[in-house]
Amino acid sequence: MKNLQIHIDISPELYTKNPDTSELGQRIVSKSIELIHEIGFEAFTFKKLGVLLNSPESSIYRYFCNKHVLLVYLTSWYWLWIEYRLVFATTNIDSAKERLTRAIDILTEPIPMDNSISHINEILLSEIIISESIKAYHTKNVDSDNKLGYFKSYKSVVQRVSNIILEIVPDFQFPHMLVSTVIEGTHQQKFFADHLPSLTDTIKEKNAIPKFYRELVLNFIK
Amino acid sequence: MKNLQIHIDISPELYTKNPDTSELGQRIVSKSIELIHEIGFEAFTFKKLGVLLNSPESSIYRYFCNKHVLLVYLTSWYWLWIEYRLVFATTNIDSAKERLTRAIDILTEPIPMDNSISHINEILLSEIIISESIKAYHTKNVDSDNKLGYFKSYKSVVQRVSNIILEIVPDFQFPHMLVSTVIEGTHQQKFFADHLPSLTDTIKEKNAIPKFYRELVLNFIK
Amino acid sequence: MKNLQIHIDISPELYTKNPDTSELGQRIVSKSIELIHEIGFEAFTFKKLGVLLNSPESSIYRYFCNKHVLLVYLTSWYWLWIEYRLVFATTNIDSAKERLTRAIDILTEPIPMDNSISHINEILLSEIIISESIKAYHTKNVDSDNKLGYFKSYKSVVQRVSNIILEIVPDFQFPHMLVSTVIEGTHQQKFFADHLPSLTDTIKEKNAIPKFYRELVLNFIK
Amino acid sequence: MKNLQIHIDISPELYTKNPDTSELGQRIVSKSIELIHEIGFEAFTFKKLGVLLNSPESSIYRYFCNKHVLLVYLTSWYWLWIEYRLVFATTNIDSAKERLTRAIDILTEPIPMDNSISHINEILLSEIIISESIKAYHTKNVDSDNKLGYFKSYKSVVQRVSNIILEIVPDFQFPHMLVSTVIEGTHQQKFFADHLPSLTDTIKEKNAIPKFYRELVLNFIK
DNA sequence: CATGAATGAGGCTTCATTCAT
DNA sequence: GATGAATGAAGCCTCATTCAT
Repeated sequence: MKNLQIHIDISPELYTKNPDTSELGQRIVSKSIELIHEIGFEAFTFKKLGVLLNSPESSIYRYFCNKHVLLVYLTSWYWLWIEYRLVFATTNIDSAKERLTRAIDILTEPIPMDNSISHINEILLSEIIISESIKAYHTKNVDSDNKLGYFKSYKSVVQRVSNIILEIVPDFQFPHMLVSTVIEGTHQQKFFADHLPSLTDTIKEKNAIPKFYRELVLNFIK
Repeated sequence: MKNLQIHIDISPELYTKNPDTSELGQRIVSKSIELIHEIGFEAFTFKKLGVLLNSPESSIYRYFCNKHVLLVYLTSWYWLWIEYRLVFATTNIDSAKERLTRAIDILTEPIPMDNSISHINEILLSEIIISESIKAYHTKNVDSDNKLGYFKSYKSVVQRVSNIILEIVPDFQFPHMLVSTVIEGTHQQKFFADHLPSLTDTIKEKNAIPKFYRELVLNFIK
Repeated sequence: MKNLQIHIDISPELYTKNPDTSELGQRIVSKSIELIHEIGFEAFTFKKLGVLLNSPESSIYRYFCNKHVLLVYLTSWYWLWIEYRLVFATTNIDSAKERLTRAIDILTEPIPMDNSISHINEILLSEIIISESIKAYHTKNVDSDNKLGYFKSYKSVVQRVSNIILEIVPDFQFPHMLVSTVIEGTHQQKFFADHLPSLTDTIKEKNAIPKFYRELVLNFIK
Repeated sequence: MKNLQIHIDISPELYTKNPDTSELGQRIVSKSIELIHEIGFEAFTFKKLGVLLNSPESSIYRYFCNKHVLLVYLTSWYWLWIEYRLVFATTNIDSAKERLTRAIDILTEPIPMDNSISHINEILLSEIIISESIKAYHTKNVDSDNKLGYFKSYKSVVQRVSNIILEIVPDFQFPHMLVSTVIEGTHQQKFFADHLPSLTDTIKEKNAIPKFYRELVLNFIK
């Protein structure tokens, strides 16, 4: 796969100037992941990012109109990447149940180390998604952001997995709820595992989270 | 029940001066709920609360050392209140399964209108919990906050319901994960229902959320 | 008149906290006049004023929510002061014509040196009014500012002089236009005299401006 | 008049590169009028103009070294155009009084709709002159700007009308004051009519402003 | 105990401009 | 001749907090 270039295209609402088109742009994206991961989104500012990049804040504003849009850009990137992996993992598989299992695995298992595209560290990014992505939509502007298409790629992933469920149980009432519960639940359980272990059961078993959600889904739609 | 005074005691780490002991304190709590509900926790400041209360910010600092602690206080109050309702709803019921169903109902159904204690508007508070509580623990200080016991009452609710599950299925591997998935999932599905409906399935049926989580749990532990 | 305390009350819309109630507040007003006079309103910032006062910008914000409101405060002060002088100069004078002449003199003649109230330098202030007051209302927010009563005291001066004119010529069609033309014209002619002398005729005669406007009015209403 | 090309030549101090010599240049002038009219001169920036033109700010800098010079360019254009109309309206008229009346009309009456030269919307431009031109000279740099000849065309209009007055009353003391009072007064009364009506008397009569200033002048020099 | 006054630090953003291509 | 990329400086404002009374 070495020579297979995967390129993730983010929709233009999510940047002022496409960061992919310049070296500075790519460094902004890549370093912002590191910085948000390190200090958290609250404490993250364009000023601090500028220091890290050796560039003034104003240069960052050429690419992203504010830090919130940058976070949405990153989550969007993440979900497009997940969707790419979903498509790749389920293509040419006849059994819908098998496709569903593979999909759940992708949604719940830790990010593999060796899949890196370009300048983006997917491991760090996925940890940001776990702890910060909720801030991308849990705001007073959700509705207008949503209208602008900020969450398209997330919804697309949910829709894709829901469709597999509906192939298996065509009259299932709650496909989207089930998928979004799995996705958001996974994130939170990972966070609980690290910080509030009495809200979870991960100590007993290493791969508890994927196992739990796999069983949860299969028990439900069976 | 008129003469049955329920009093919710918040642990002293969560305030500098107990807001229950003065009129100003109670107004701080009650008006902060209204204000956070209205403008969101991000935009909420002690200055704005002070304007609403006709009191200077400095007076609020006598009660809560910062706005984050105030949010934790509110969530703590909320979970103690939920626990009280859980206890009340499950007491004297022999069947563990029945107790579980009632517990899930309390965790997933909308807040009843007529349960108001004193100066706290539980409806507004529950909406804050849905949209903002995650910010109470999703911070870079979770671990130290956790050590200070900030999340005791939430954990206690999870533990209590987990215990019911373990009564039914003593060797169940994931009681805490299941309960916290239900609780957090409920919050998020409510938020999705209002703002990102394509991530949920609530349009088709009015009481979709309680029904979904009830079935989810019962299918799993059966 | 030494022991006669004149106090000018500015309406509360024009400040966040009344600058008359503290020493810092009075120094803000007094030094802002000096600074605007020196560097012009465009270049004037709360930061620079803070340096002059040895106080941080944030302290100034406690009194005035922005520099525009401060300018409106100053113009309001100026017109209330002019109105006080108008009332004082015309009281107990029977002849309306005589009252009109005195009023025009107050509107057109240079500010006398010896009338200082408290901490405000009226000479400097009047020069600010000449060169900057137009910026107080020539903005995209005139209409909302006007609704908030920002220009009440200016309008009141115009009304008062218009009334004298109507006493003399009851059916005069343009009293307000005439008065506002005199006031604004005076300001501009003073500015032209200093900077664009070919737009005026002040070189030939020292007191050209008052003389010109006195004749202009008397010729018109005669 | 179709084949009569009127061309207004702006003096070279007012541009870096003559905007008349290229399509971009003409679009800069024409769109800047629209944009200043829409958002006001304060809020107007080369960046925003660039967006409107689909050209980078740097391209605008080739023509005008800053937004202030652009405003002076526009006012200069306006006064040359007024002067052209003055000359046209008064040529071949023997009576000085008649010429004066016609001149005052041009200075005070609304811009006719059908006089458009090339790419410039004179209606919008005249509204900019009313509300913003004062900012062209009311700055801390008036004196140096004046030395650079920035206000030549305005002064030339004032001089031309003053000369007519002096033809009628050769020893009149205040011809320039009178003319500049009429011009600036007209602008302000139009502004007051729209925004601060209690400073004017335009509600009573439609054509109050031209009528008022015509009478003002004729009463004075008679 | 409650309050009014004051403040330092820093967030977010825009400006006006330059430079290399 | 036009443009795209980048930038330093500064503006405006709010936050969270402290201190003296």
